[in-house]
Amino acid sequence: MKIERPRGTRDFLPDEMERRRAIEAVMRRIAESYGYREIATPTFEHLELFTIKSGEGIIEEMYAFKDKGGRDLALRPELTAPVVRLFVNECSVMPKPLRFYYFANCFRYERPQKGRYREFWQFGVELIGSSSYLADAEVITLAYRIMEELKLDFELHIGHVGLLRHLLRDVEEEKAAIVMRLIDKKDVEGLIKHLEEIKAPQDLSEAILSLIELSGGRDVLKDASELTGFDIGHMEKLCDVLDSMGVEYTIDLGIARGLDYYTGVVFEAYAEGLGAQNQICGGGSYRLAHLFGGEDVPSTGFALGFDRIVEICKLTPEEKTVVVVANVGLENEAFKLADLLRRHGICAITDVMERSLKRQLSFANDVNARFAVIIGKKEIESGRYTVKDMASGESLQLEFDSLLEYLSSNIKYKKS
RNA sequence: GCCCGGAUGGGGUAGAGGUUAUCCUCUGGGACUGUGGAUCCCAGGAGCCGGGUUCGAAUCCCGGUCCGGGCCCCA
Repeated sequence: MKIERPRGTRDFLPDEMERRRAIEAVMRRIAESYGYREIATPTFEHLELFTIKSGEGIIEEMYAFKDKGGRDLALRPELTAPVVRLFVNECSVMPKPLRFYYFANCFRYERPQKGRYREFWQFGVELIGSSSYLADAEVITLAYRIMEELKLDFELHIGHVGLLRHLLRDVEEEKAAIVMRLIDKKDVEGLIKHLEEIKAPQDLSEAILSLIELSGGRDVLKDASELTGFDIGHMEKLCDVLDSMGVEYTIDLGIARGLDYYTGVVFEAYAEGLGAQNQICGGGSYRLAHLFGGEDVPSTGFALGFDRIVEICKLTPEEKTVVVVANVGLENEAFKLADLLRRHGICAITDVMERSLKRQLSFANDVNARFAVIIGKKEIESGRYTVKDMASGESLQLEFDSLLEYLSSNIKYKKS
């Protein structure tokens, strides 16, 4: 019986991997240009890391298990909590701010559908140590530049959960969390019902319902301020920076985020063409470190839904140039020549099927080789290799140095 | 966890309760041991799994698995 892939997982063939790597390279390049450096955390962690403050929704959707020592573990469902744990464990005395980025697979036990898999990849950054509007500005700009560079058709929404939390300051934490959850779901009916159930004062309910409707240009901030009495200076300054950087956005005070740990500015980006799963980026500022035994350090970050972005990104990687070294009864010589070419940065393929020259050239054609170098008795005797341009069909006789120069000048090097 | 629709060689498909399951593509070899893309020949390879109905099931029924879409949820 054939063994199938587990549900919600995927295999990636070379063409797709090249696309994925090209997109990943753009993300890395831009993050690194902002001074962010890569980190990695374990694929599994103690279950507790994710249950402390990630919200109740997360628990049912995790790949959780007991190891042979009876420990409760879970495959990471996201990376913010692991990164903060790493920070608390290893980096709490490093000079702040810290700029980290990651690219890693995550796991969630959910019903797969378009743009949603049980194993998926996230690219994200965390800027640890600052609560300034400048931290929000940097992180949002970084996310924006990546999506822009990838030529995505997206819409960026920015909000601030501080306003909602301010309104809900006298409501019990558990009840407030449910309110936030309903707002995140955009379930207004459910929200009204819940507000009635918890006997929220009339003016509070009205303020919440009006606030989450506020969406548009930055002028809605003033309305929000009047509505909540919350100081929106942070948001105003953030908008000033973003405007000056040419970052386009919509202020949306109905963003609540599914995770319970966000405390300040929050943002999301949506794209077309993904069906129900249209969110490609989510982030904001949060305070998590104190929950994992560290100091109370403010942080800001975001995660990009890598697989969703791959699905809609039209970027195509440059094709790698391949040279086939074909031989006529001189396999050994072909191996040696190919080896030399490779040392000079050329991708060279030799026959390993013991095929005829004809078949070797046919294979060169199949793999889209740009050139075929032929090596046989004649070439060894004359000291000149035959090079065939597979597109034109023409061939030349060249000594090794000129061959190298000829190939190099016609080959597009793959940027990495 | 729920709802809808699917599943036939590696990929794309045809058929439909009854001999050896159709075609295209593909893969390996050959015609053709110093020159690829064309053509021809040979070979290879399939009805998701399990149960039921039936003399007989790839086909009908049930359950499961996986895929696509949606709900829920979304970190």
